[in-house]
Amino acid sequence: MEYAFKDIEKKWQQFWKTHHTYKTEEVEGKPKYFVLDMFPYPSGAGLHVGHPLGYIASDIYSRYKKLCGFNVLHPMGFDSFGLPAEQYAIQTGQHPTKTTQENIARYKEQLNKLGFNYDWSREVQTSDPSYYRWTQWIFLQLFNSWYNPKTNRAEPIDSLVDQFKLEGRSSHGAEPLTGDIEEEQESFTAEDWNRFSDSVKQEILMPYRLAYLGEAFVNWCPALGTVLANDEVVNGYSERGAHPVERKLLKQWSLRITAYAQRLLDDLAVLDWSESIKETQKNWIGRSEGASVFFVTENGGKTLEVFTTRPDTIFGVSYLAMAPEHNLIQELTTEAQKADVEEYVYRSKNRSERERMADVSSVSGVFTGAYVKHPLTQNLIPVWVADYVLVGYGTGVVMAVPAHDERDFKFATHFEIPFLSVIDGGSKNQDAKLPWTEKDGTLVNSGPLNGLMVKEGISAAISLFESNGCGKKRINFRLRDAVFGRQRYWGEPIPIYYDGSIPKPLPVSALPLTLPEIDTYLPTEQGDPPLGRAENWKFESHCTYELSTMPGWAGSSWYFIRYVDPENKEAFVDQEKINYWKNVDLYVGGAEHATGHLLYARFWTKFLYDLGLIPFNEPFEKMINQGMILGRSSLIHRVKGENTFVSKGKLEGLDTSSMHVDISMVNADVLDVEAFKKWRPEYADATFVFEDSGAFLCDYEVEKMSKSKYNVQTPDELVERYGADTLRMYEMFLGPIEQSKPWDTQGITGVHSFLKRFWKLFHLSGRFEVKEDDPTQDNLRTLHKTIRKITEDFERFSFNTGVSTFMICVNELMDQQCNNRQILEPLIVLLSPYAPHITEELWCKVGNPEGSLAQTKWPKFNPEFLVETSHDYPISFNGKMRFKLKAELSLSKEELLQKVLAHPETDKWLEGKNPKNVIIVPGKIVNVVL
RNA sequence: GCGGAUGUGGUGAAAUUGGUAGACACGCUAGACUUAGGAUCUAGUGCCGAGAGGUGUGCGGGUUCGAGUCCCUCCAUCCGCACCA
Repeated sequence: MEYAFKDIEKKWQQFWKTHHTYKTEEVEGKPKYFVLDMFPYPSGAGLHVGHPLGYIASDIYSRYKKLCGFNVLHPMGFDSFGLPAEQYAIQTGQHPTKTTQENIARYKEQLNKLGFNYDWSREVQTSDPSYYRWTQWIFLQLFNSWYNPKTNRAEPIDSLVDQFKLEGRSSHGAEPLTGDIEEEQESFTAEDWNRFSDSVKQEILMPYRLAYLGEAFVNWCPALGTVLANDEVVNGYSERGAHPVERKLLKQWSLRITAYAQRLLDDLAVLDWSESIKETQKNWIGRSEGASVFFVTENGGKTLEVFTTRPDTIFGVSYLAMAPEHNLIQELTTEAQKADVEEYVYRSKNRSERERMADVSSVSGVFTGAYVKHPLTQNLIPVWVADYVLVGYGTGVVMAVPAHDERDFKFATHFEIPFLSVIDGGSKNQDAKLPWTEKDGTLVNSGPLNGLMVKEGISAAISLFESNGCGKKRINFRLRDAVFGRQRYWGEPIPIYYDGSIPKPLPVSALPLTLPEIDTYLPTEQGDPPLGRAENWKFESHCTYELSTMPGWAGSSWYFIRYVDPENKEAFVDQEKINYWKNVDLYVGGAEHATGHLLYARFWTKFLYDLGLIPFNEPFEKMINQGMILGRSSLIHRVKGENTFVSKGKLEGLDTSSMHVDISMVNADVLDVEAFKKWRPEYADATFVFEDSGAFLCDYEVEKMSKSKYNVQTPDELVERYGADTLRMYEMFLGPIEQSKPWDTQGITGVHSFLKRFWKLFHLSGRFEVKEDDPTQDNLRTLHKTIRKITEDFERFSFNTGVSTFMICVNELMDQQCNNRQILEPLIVLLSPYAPHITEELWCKVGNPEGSLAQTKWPKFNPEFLVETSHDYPISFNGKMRFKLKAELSLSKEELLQKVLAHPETDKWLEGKNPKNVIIVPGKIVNVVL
């Protein structure tokens, strides 16, 4: 009887749907397990074989956890706001909702064909107003909160207002604004506060809010007509579309993720994530310890704050350098230098980011004519503008110590600025040329710091600054606040309206603020975002709304929470439900979101936790990053300048070039020449040089899947040909889940014939039959060996060895001609996470109620069946295995030794010598040392 | 430059605690069957060698009775960050 996978898979997919087999509900007292797949963006191209790799793994794992008695939450949904749908809308005039819905339908169809056990009743879509209402609600919570550095958590802004009412604000720097660049804040008393008008109060509060409107240098992408967050810019180009990006000073909505920098860094330690992602996040957060030093201008008018990690070198400062974008440059520059400075600033600002980065070696800068006083010696120090100083890091001003910094050294040498060495590197420094950049040596030429080692010098310098009031210890982060406004249409409207010029939050009762209909999805003539086109789109019919929308990562920062309670109309999530499901136990997805989504989701989680809205502080406990599946392209060789194609083996002596051909015309590297001739008209009368065998062989190359390389393999055609169970197992069989690997369909037949053999075990006589007799010891050993191994492989997420184990098991049972119910029934359960359709079918056939497989229990491993009484000892001489010797495990070491020495092969390998030593590891090996 | 990951047959890979390297599968070779299917079954297949045997996990060294696995040096590939003060 044939393994009719098509009928079987169709039947069970239909069954699961109509019987809601995978619907999940909270069950008091039953342990929960939350498995999450990364939120897909439903692109128009549909899925290729690389996408489902992670989905298959998480599906297999959640089915396993269910069988182990866990209440498993395994939802799916769509991150449906985003640029491609909007770009398509601009081109075609179609509303993005329409294309988005079509794409989602296609995705769901493809996913369902693979037999995933998603609870679709929990599906969420970020572009659905019933969802983004709560994204907007969270934005309002951010707007209405500040980060209290004393309690080290977010609090309602009211607690800050109360503080101002009682104490006013003292003026020591900008303590409350944690993380990002600190700005001098003016002091006021409690009385002042109470006298301030609403607009003044709002202006004071704005920079404290975790969602705030502030002026900052942002990444402006003219081609996309919007600002972008740092993680959306790669090497000066937009991540989506690869358009150039420039820095621009703009008023923008931002989220104060920097307030969480330290916690985001610290809590990485407890996460079960890959080292590389943790490392990437650490780099991105970029914590460095050092000091702020204040340099006052010659005339005492202005203070420049500098961040340094080497306060010990303070006596070696020979100039200050400011970023060309720094806003004090104009004020500092003297008349005489004005023209030069303006020219330089203009030039650097107009150099693209990319140019500036590519050109690291050349030195450029200009003197402002201004001097600042050294805070300790009062010596005058020149202030320069230099484009090696970045406006986005630290304060945008550097204290240059040429003797002990590579870049400062280059700069000072180039402009002939005199400098002083303040560290004696000791013997190591004897022949070493400057700069001496090691954090090692003794301080010299440094007044009170003389004689200290670098490490001591750092803390001594900080104490010195603090007692002189010219500096303080400071921890600096590379992480910047996240720009949150996008001048685009297809995103969540930001729930803010303007009362005159004061931005105010919408009342919760006004949510959701839905996207208005507009005539075309382009900016207005005045340069306003597309939402500016909406007619009569006003709050309470007279206040204008904010025209920016939220970025793509807004909805994906909390979607996992909504899965817990997707229909809730009263709250973003029900407290009881979130207390039951808590955070995600296993998150499966690509590693490409390390600095974007994964950081933002952690940030929002910590924020919601601070407000007491969720009971956990990290969203994703364990994460697995599936590797990329690479395409296997087929290439054929063509004689240069001729319409002649040459098979791989006949290339010698010919001048050829290679070209990609569509992989659908190639099977096992053999080209279907007739299909190729029909591919393009110009190939119809081409000549071909074949192998002697008569076949035409192609070359291959492993590279990313892409349309232009004709190497895209969709799951659909493989499901059609081999079935979903085969595809699921084959994708797992390819190798470890985290590894990137080439896609090669040749191997899929091995997995497919495994499933056929498995099916055949139940049809040994040609028709369905399972025996009720007692199984043999061999049968039982095979089964229990398999139970143990499969269970172990699950625990370490080793799905490829899992598939091998099933193959070995079926090979053995086939040899044993075993079709006993007591063996096959547990085997069905073991295989069911991997191949859910064939196992449902067989589960029924052996006499179980339809659909009860999902309710059954994971088979129990019984070690008794694996007890061995003898062992086939490998006998090694000097570590090399020479022969095997079967021996009873009950033998003592001494008896075993005698047995080895008595063995005829032993003499040959002893070569007449006496063994120096014999290592005997009972149950493992014997090693004779000569 | 800094950090991370990975290097094992013709190919994808396995070896979980230092104990028989290459399981399992593809491919290939030979054979069987046949209603010729992209089917099924049997045997073989790391490399060198006729064989005995030698040799073999990126290179070189070390620890050990024993190293793919532990330590050191170097090399290659991929990924992240990068004028970060």
